[in-house]
Amino acid sequence: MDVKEAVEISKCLSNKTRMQIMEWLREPEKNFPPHVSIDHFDDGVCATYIFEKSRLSQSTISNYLTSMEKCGLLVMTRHGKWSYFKRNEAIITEFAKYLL
Amino acid sequence: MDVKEAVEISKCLSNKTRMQIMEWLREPEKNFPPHVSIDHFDDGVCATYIFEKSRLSQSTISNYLTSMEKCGLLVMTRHGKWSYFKRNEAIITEFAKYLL
DNA sequence: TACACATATCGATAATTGTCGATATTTGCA
DNA sequence: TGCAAATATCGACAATTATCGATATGTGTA
Repeated sequence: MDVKEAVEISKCLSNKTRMQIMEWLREPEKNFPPHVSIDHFDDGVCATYIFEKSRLSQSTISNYLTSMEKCGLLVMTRHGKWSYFKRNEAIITEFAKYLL
Repeated sequence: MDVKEAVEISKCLSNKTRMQIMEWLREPEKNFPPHVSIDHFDDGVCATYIFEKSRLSQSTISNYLTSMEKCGLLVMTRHGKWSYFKRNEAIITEFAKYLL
């Protein structure tokens, strides 16, 4: 990981809601209801649930999730009309090591 | 560590120069000359050296260092008219764990 | 005490980010 | 095929951050 990458990740984390999303996604079962169409959390959580929990607007959360995926913090998987997001543990570990 | 604290730390890290300062201070002997008045790096590096290496203005670096100390990333020690800054490894570790 | 050097603070302005509502796009289903 | 739900994008404006030069404050020394 280089400085630029680490700075982009830090930018994503430098906002309360985005930081909380990272926390929420650490334990999806505890923070979100089971999804209508899928009975597991293997691909994370549906964007709508994150949007509802956040209490911010849909467009804001869509932007957040996109930027978090762009910097590598999240992985997105599409299932039909739903987008699922989960933590990218590999890059989180890499980032943590980079700081030490 | 709580969300608020982690977000403040992230804000400090979300800037290239500040991120580099964290790197530079990981190995002071490799990145800075020995200081005129002290022959060790036990308390870190003199603010002037950081300012010179950064190529930003003195006021900007002074602000950076102050905010980095305020959020806990750096520890400042005064020796006469000089301020020395070093990494606060404890909080960095705590932050890294918080993310995982 | 007065000067010189190190650092901090102030005030300004440019640049970036936060956040929204409106609208566009994608996709499944009646 | 056409509507409805999920998500993405756009354009706008407010809020925050970046960064500077000027100046103030603190501190050691001639």
